[in-house]
Amino acid sequence: MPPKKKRKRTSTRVTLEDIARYCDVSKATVSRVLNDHLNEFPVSEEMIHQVKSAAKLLGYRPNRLARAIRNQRTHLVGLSFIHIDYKELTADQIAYENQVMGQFSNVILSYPGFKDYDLVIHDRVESAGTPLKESDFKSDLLEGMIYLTPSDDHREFLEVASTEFPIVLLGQGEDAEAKVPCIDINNRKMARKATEHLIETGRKNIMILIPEKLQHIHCIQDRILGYKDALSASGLTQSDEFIRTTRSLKENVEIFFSNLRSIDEIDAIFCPSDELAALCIAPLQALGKKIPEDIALCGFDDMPVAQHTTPPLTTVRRPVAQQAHAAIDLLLKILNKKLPYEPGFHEIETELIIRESTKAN
Amino acid sequence: MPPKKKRKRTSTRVTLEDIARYCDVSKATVSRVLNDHLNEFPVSEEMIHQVKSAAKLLGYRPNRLARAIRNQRTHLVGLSFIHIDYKELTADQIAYENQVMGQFSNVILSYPGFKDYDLVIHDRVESAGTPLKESDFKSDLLEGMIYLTPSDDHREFLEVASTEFPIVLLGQGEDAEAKVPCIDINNRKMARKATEHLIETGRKNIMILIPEKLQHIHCIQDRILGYKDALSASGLTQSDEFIRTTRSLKENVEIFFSNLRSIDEIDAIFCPSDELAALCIAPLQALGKKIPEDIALCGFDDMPVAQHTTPPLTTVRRPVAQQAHAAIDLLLKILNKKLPYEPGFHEIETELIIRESTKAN
DNA sequence: ATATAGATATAAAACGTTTACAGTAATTTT
DNA sequence: AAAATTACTGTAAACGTTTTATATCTATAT
Repeated sequence: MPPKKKRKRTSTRVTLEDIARYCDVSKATVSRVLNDHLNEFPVSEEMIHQVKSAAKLLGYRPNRLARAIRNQRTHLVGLSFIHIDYKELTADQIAYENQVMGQFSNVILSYPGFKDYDLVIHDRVESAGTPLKESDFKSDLLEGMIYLTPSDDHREFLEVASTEFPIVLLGQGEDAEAKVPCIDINNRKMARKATEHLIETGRKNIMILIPEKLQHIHCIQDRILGYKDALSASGLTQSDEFIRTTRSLKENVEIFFSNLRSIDEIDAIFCPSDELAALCIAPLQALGKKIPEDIALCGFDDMPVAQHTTPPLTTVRRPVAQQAHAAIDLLLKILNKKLPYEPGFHEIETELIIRESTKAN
Repeated sequence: MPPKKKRKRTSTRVTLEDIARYCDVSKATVSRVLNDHLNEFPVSEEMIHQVKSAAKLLGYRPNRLARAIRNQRTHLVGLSFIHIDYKELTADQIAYENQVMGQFSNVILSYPGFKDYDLVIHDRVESAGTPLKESDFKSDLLEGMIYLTPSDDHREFLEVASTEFPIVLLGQGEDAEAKVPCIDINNRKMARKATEHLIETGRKNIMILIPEKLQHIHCIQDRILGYKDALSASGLTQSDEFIRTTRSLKENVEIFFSNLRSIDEIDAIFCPSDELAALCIAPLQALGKKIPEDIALCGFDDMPVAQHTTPPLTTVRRPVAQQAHAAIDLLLKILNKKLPYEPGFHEIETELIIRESTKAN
């Protein structure tokens, strides 16, 4: 036989039911008054007043979870970004990683339409071949997601996940096969432009130096292609000796340059990451190389650091704010059914910013 | 009369009930198998296998909302930080604001014990006298919160909010009246140390230059006190003329210095913020002042930029990683009842980092 | 007198879990 | 052989909402 005994409420919080009991009406009426559904379900003036003041008196606050489970809308949006190799980093290094993600969240949070939402941030610890993780779907917690800097390994995950909820991609580049909408600058075109600028200022032996942990990322791949495009178009010889990789850590960069045999051949370095470019300056100077006289240096992203180095870095501007803005705008429109959820590439225009580090001799 | 008709399910997702029906058992049994409550409620081997494979077959994923509402645990933690004056900032300026918050979130997300939680970030748009906002409580969404850089105006809010859920404070300083636990460096002591260092290197007319938007923040207040402590202890004259405020924007800093009448009197500037200190360099040099020969410059926080300026900045290290680590560790222990929730100040030791910008003549 | 419409209100179903309470059959203990 | 224990399973209550389906009353139109 089933238990017939009514169990007691254990929670102490103020609920709709408390207000209903207090006013001697039903929960339905209370809900309608408090949600202003009075057009469809008229309620008498007197009742409205009574319910509202009871709510205030009792200190009622709606429970978002209950609301979410009933309405199938959590008003939570995810921001996912890449994070690699925790185990090999010190806590301090972790802290100063991934500045970009903070920049994005600043913009998203300040976006007026976002005021009804909250942002859940999520870092993906990735390595090549990481299988889909169940938790990546966040188990119905999120209504949608902004996904930063995917690598090629994510294609499968993104395809599956994007059937569950809308995902807006940033840093995928123009990818014909992508199943999700993407917002980005044209990395390949701009990397080509940057390299061409180096060529125009008289450099002929241009190395590209890639941050190791980002080498699999889509946008970095595109930047490498842009570099190659420029060399081919100018008829300059390409050599694998000039396509190199290092970790974005002070020690590693120092070691890299002190071991670099071709150091005296090269007259320019294109670093598709300002952070790495900034780290190159000191080791190069320590080897007696003047920037830009002996070796020109060009970064990418126009991070704050690019203005503060000596000499300041030539770089390609990545309009973070504009990109984040476009991304959250698109996602919110999709969530609110103002726009369909469909793949497509939304290009953001940008520019090469020429500073001292590539000045012609 | 009430409606007696059984309504149809509208949702299409796979639930416990689906598995139960598939295996011809009760939801209770399914739940027990999937949550490994098999010690208290033994289930036959055969059934366990059946349920588990059905779950996999049907593609079941537990719904966190339902779980949360039932268990009264959301596994969501908030990170709240200050953000001021949106309306007066461009989108780009917003993006580059508040780097600290990104640093904290990096550390929190990488904290091993945090893997079962998610992080909701929340920026408080504040001005003096902002009343408590209901949304600040996040309506039962959060289990606890880490609250960065409160100003004095928050005392009331924090006292109310902290009765609802645990809050760990960062940047409050050692505040006897605080009702919530706080983790911080000793801002006053370290600001004094920094100022004393300037005095020891022969500087006598030391200005303190405060970032306008942070002037109400607790830790900045403490740093000002530390500056005054040092002056008093050394018998140097204090003048309001030497306690100045400016906005942390390039243009504002330029204007500030070009209007500064006492520019030729001062021989040192203490900026209790590296970001502002970095912005001072160019305008000072433009006025023909050499750093550190004519004017010594000292920052605070040891942000990444402090190493990249020319000359590199003397500053007080704020061990972000250590602080964030301590904060999330404490909060998680409180949430899991390993530690009581009680006020208290947890001091983090730190050090003065001497670089070129304050070298003695 | 009898539909028709509008205003006001309610009971209970759903959302998807977990668990308190209950039961039954097989096995062991007394 | 009765009693107690063990092994397994089930029912429905609870979490706090929103909404569907229904009901009642009053006023107006046929």
